Amino acid sequence: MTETAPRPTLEAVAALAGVSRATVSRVVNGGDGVRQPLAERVRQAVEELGYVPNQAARSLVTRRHDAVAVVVAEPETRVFADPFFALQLRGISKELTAHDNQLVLLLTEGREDHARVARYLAGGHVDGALVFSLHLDDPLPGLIRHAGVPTVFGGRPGWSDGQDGAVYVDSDNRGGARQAVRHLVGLGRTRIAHISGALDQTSAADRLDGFRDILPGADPRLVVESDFTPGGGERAMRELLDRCPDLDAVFAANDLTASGALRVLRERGLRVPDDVAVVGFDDMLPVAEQTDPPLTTVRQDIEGMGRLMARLLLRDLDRRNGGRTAPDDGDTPSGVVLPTTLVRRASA
Amino acid sequence: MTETAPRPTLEAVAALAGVSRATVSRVVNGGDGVRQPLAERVRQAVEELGYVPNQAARSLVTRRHDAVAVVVAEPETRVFADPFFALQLRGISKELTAHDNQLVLLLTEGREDHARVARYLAGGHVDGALVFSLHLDDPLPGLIRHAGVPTVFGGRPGWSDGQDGAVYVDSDNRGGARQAVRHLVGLGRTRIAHISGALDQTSAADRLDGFRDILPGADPRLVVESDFTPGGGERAMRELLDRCPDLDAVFAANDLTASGALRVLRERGLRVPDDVAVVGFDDMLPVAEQTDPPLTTVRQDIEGMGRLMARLLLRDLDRRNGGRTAPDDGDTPSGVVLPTTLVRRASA
DNA sequence: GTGAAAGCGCTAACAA
DNA sequence: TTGTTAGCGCTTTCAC
Repeated sequence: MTETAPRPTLEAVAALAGVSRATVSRVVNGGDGVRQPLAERVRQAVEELGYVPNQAARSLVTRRHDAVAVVVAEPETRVFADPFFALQLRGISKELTAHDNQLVLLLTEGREDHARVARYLAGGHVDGALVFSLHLDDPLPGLIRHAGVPTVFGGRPGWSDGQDGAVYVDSDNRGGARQAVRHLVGLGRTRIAHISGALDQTSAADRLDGFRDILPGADPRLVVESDFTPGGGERAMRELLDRCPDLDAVFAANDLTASGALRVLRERGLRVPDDVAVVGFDDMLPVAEQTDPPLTTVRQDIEGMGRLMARLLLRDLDRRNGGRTAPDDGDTPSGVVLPTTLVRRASA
Repeated sequence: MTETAPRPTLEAVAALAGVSRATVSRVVNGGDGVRQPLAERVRQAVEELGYVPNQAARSLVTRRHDAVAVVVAEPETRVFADPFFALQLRGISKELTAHDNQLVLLLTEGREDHARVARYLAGGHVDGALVFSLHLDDPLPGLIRHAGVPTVFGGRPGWSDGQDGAVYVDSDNRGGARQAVRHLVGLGRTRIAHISGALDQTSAADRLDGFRDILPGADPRLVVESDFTPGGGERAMRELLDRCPDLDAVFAANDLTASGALRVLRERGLRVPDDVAVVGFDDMLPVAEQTDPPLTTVRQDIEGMGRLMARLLLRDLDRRNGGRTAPDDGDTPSGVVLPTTLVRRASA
């Protein structure tokens, strides 16, 4: 198309307004300590020239970028099969936008990407990072901490080494599971099964723990590990029915799993909830509302988690940047856990 | 945590290697015209110091950022309810990563965000933009073109003004619709209905056009506009059945819509495909494979679209940047349309 | 092939 | 309150 028009500089604005560059700079950055009329003249010049500050030049001196990286470490396609991640991203985006920060998205598919991400983070392109690391053995969190970038994790990180003070935001997976199971118990169910998620993810492990909190003496055959997918839910449900034909309730690790379980129950001629009550987790609307029957499930505020992650990170960045608070006043929570609520529909 | 360690500069590397900054710069950027032994010495110094170039300083002089914005203009939550967008993002990310470009994600929720996005794009923070603008009346594409940033659109833009040479990547919505309807015709169906998507989106309009290509004389009562959602599909299906109880096939604008339609058909005691054959669009696996019966549908390569968008943009950027090709050799396609394929399952 | 020097556009002391 | 000045870390002519 047309030649890229050379963008006006501070210099140009200063010339037009008849002031020094410093003054223009002051006005552009909030305008403290510049007398009204002068400031007004500058603003008009800015307007007239369509001046937009050059971020690179600014970053060079301030060492700030007003940009945050969002790192999604997920080798599996699965993240993309459910809206979970997208919702979280949305929450993050809203919060960052509200504070004039940009969102740099770093998707990783495997080991080879880790080095790239680590390099990028260490390269000081962004002020901080929001990291989703869902697996226990993921080396990425370690690399990132090593890179020395302020970071907030999404979901409780499952490190074997000391989880010393890593900041994270998570849903109350354990508490939510307890709510679900307690509900089933309240319904009078006595043979309650659990289809867990992949246990190398803390969310799955925590939900299983919640299940056990309420039913410490549960028949071990009533628990089967699955993988958070509908297909996995089907397989698990079949196995459970083969092992314990007398079960009268199922708590599934998420809604997708529950939908698979429902299909198998119907296929076997079992009525839900009459014969078997089913509770899911997530309250993923497109799923939970569309199953037959609609799913009773545990709702978590996914978008809220994203927003909170961003908020915690920005707060931390502010503080480091000559914030008014003491350098480290200890009020940085190392983990924030958001509450869940049980949503009753027809399946239990 | 610890004080941010001051990162080594070119200067430091130069000193350690006993050469000038210029030489280090040359080595770091490909190393043309530097003698082997010297280059090796520099590389060792880089390694030893853990030197990473300061991107801000570099951008300041090169006016390149190696970053691309992805703008998602979608006021509705709907984008997030299906994996469509996530898959496309994934394709984009892969391609950008392969070319050492960063992905800056710009999500917009409404009018007020438009100005922000336009400002950001005009601010020269990124080298180009990939824009998803799904609605006919969306003002964003105009703003963006005005910002003068190289741009590739996702989906055929639906401007009323001249679509002069806007580069875009789209699926062959019209052709795919034809495949679907032709398939139903081939099945011997004679009363074929269409549940369209929201017609202010080009994809919906194009699919309807494809339907009409094959059935130019279709009973107008057999076409009803919907909104790409399962709930919308249910409502549309009910209306269709009320209007034309004798219909024997439905082509739904996407899989989500089809899933809603299937539910209504079952509820009305109609067998699929015996009484009514159903075809969807997208081949969104978590949906298409899990419906009862599994959905015959039109597959589009969503990730491929994303990848192609990124590739076209990067190619354009390269060319502008002293590329070896002539300034504008006219081989920039203004629209690239990817083929679709019919996937047969049980529903038709 | 290598080095010296001049900026890229901006902010932040410091003076005035 | 405003202006002057010195860089931020890098690339890139231009001499050597």
